[in-house]
Amino acid sequence: MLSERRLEVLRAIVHDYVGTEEPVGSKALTERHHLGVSPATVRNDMAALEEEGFIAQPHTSAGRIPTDKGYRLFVDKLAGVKPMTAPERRAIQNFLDGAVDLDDVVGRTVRLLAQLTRQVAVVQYPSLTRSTVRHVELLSLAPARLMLVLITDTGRVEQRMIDCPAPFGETSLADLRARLNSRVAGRRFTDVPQLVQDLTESFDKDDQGTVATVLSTLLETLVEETEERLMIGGTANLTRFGHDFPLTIRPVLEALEEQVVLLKLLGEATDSGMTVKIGHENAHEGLSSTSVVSVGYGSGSEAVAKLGVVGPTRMDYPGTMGAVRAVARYVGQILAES
Amino acid sequence: MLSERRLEVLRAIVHDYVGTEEPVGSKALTERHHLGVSPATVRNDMAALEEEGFIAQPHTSAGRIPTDKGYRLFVDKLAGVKPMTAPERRAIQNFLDGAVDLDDVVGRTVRLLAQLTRQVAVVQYPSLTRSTVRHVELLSLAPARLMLVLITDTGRVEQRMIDCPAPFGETSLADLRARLNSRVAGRRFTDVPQLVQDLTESFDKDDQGTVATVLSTLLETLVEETEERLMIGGTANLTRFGHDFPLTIRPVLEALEEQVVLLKLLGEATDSGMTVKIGHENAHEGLSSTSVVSVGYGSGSEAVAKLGVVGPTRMDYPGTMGAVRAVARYVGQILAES
DNA sequence: GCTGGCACTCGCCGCGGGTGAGTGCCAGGG
DNA sequence: CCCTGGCACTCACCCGCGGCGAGTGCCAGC
Repeated sequence: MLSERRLEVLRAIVHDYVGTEEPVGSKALTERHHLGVSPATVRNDMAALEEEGFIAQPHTSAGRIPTDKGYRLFVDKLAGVKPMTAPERRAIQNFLDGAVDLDDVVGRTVRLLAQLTRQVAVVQYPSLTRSTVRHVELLSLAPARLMLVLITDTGRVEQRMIDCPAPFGETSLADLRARLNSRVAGRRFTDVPQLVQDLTESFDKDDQGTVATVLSTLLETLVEETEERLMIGGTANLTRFGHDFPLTIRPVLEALEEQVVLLKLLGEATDSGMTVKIGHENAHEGLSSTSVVSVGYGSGSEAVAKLGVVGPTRMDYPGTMGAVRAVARYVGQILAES
Repeated sequence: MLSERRLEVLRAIVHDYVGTEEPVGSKALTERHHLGVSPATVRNDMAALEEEGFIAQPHTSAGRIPTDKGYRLFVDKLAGVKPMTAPERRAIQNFLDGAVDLDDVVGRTVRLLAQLTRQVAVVQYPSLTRSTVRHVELLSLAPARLMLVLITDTGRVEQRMIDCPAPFGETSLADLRARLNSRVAGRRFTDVPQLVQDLTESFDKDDQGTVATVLSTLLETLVEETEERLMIGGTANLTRFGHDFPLTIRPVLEALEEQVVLLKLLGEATDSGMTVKIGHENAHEGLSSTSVVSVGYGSGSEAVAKLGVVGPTRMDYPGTMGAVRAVARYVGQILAES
């Protein structure tokens, strides 16, 4: 096991490297942090830390930089979450409070998070999986053409066009609308299939085809929309990545455009609490030099979606984690209110 | 006026520079293009072109590169639009045909355009300004809470929550819904304010407050949604920008995140036909080393929105213009069908 | 187990010469 | 009058070199 001081040395190395972006040597360390020991001692500690794989030297006779494993230890054992200051918290709230609809909430959240962390922000739209149906509406656009509108408790609205196999009267429509809503309103998405199972049979033979089409479209929408959408922002911050960056930045931009990749990325985060994925811990290889800090957020006690930031492994973990947590909390509040 | 051959020299310079990304000299030019004259002659022509500001040398005793003015002349006089090949056209159509809804159409268009041009693609959602109302729906969510859903002929759906000043009965609701639709369905957005002007008065005193609220929300939505949304993609292509790129890429990424900037950018394009903005011709200074090729597209004969690509001034203009035009054409078709 | 001392490594920086692509100019020829 | 070949000149780029200094590992001593 590593001694207390060696952990302290690791912490100091991470701190300095994050700040300066340059390999940090033993002398500089003792000067900037009052460790109470000489450079030579620190050198021994560094040798030990390197032996264990927590730090590495880019080339012989250079300072050390933390490895992914080193950051992992730092995040798990050495770093706390730096809480936001009161003014910062107020600013967050003010910024989010003006939002007028869901798109706006998500948009503001992305911008805010990108600005606070100076990194790339990713915000998932509130998931439909755990959501409930607020209302289902059916509109007749033409004799044999309907529009299905699905409204969720998170304020999301989805619509689908439906071409009916046969004309469908206004009374039948009103009937279907009423029955559908009495069954599914307020219920969870996952329960809907069961709830509407036998609805078709109770209609006139003439209308059964249309009813079946409507129902299957509804179920389809539920499934389709469980594949989440998301919004990203702050990509300009990628330019602060490092010196070597054409090589670094390209795969990251590519990964960010693959919504599937990002969703998986966020999806891997544990449901509650914050998740930090460091470097190669990320499944996607384009992101092997980035870290992802993510957390769930939600309107109630349950998380309905996730948000997070993507930045270089060399990032200010405590600060980033603090910002992510604070933003998630306030977004949750906003959603709960609306 | 510039002689025919000098224009040919300029064309050759643009062609080679776009291909190689390196200043092009007189000898190389005569070798690659059979101009029928010697390097010395070309040098004289080059001197003249430089005199007029169409080309420049990065430093003495280096080859020439085109200036913005040079590209402008090239685009206006020397370059045609390179039409897509038949297989390419088929691929475009196939790629777009599978789209299920408006978001999907726009999403696919962005990806397609980015891939075809290997540059950053920007697609504006079909504008509501020129659109007509297909249907307005009112749903009662709670005794004093309504939801307004607006459906446009381009398949876009917008919703707004409305808190009523007083409870509003189902019959009144149905009444309002019917009267509203009979007045505005099929009409242009711009005509709506006039059409609903006197609607409030025809209702019971008790309901007038709510009706007024609904109407003002509707008008608000029309106005708000005239501010367009857009989608961008292919940002990873920015890495192919050039060598010096931390400096170049950063302001571009920033500009791309400012939707307002992009909208203005596309907005400046003339209504019909293709617009090419080169380098400093772009109002936004972050984009002073990029060119924007944009064109309107629409479901009918009228353009309802715009799309385009953003790339380095050193781009393949004929090819890019061809791709942009082709994609716009097909998107228009798709929208017209749905 | 910490410390100071010491020899060593090696990336970074600035210097200097050689190379070659490219230029401008000029005199001569169709 | 315009094009051409020739010629001297410029200057960015490449490469090798040596000095510098931060940083290291090791070791003997307290």
